[in-house]
Amino acid sequence: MQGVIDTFVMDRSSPIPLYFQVAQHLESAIADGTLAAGTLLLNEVDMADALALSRPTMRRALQSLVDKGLLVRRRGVGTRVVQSKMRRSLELTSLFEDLSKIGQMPTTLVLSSETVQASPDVAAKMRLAPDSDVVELVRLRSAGGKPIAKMTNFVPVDMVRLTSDDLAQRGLYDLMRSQGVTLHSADQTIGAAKASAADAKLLDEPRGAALLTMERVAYDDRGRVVEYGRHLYAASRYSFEISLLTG
Amino acid sequence: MQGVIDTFVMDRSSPIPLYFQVAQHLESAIADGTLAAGTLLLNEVDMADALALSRPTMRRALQSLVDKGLLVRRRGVGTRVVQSKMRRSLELTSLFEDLSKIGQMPTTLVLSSETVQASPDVAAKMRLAPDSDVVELVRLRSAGGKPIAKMTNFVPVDMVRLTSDDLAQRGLYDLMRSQGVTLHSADQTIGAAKASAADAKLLDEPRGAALLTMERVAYDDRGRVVEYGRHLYAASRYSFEISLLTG
DNA sequence: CAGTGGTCTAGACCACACC
DNA sequence: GTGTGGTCTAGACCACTGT
Repeated sequence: MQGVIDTFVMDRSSPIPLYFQVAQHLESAIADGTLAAGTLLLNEVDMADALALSRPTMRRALQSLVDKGLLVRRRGVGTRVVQSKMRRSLELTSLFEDLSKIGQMPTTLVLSSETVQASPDVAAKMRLAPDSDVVELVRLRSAGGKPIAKMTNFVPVDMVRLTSDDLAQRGLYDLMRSQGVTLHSADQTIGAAKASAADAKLLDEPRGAALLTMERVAYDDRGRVVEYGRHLYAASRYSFEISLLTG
Repeated sequence: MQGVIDTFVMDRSSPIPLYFQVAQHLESAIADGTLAAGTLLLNEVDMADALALSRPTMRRALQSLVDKGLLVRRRGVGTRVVQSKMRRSLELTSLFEDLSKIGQMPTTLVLSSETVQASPDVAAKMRLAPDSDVVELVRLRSAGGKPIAKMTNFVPVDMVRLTSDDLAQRGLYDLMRSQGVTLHSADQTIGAAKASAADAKLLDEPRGAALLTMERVAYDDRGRVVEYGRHLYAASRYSFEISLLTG
């Protein structure tokens, strides 16, 4: 059965909400196979009782795992652990964080970093007045000794203080977060294009190679544009992985 | 103030949950500008009172809009309407549905549709035994008289009954849904590649053009592979748009 | 301090699936 | 029927924000 649940230890004095504690316990039990794929869980009332929680609190924990795609619930039937192994999602992480997870030890070379007047199209994308000052940042991201991406970013001058040293190590988003910028959402457009001669050389790809392109506009919770980026990826060594759910 | 809220009419005899009705009303008020971007909403207790709802029900409605990125809540401060215009997400929709929304009147040409033995790599992706029978389906999607995508799909033979007539009109996912297949999630990989001579001709692109590639494995709620697809997009006329939130 | 959202409880009734 | 998850209520207390 699910004696597993009785092993969960709840800490009612912790600042971590109870529903979150339960969700964490369940998630790790699923991750390590204690709750195998396909397992039918106890009904939510009994689980709540077993943990001395109210039913709404138990439901909230279960719902959070449904939202993550780890559980499937059906009225009149029960709650089951989902089969597949999904996990991964193209979230609002920087490429740096992406690669770090894969253990590729990425490196960053800052090709240029300067304050310039925004060109008309950049100003439009960032919803800034024409000729507003922005920091233009061009970086080359590499992994395993091979170039992966040329990243061009524009940031409003007053948004964040940037130093090349920081950028070589921490990634742009991480840096902005630590300076009090609260990220809210981003719009991304993914396409493909042939490499220019210069870009092909930079990315160590053949002349005219197909490149993956990604354009991103990121907003803070007040709706201000926090960053605008145009990135080129060596398609032979990089692709985007997206996992998504279907209510 | 937010006299708007008093105009919401709740139907307690409807099968549509109350929290969902409230969320719909709020969402349309935001969409049509009645609740302008940046507006500070009433606190949740007063809103609940105004609609004669309990606070948990009101909270559930608000939370669903926070999850959609339309509202931002901060403890001690209040609830605000978000600024940007986001909306759009690369969900588990077919290209057909994508284009329909944009009003491009897409058409579909079924190039081939036959039952074949799965090749080793296809069988592996679909987690089927080698040489299992699958339906292989190749379609050309066009919009505005120009080809947009060559779509190659593989479906387990027993999963769904396919007819060319249906496929020309309804899209693969729509068809599977209507035959009782419950979609759960999908893993997508987006990349780029140079067009082969044949593909370039089919998609009306120059020789060696850069194409967007998308590979997708879709699962039902039992973890079975429902569909595996390899798609090629004319990058000059199509790109992926993704909107995402950052908790 | 007053006001906000965040968490938690202990019930109730309903809709649906399966026997 | 019986058992499941889905919805809804009416309170309570806490944590954080801003004055």
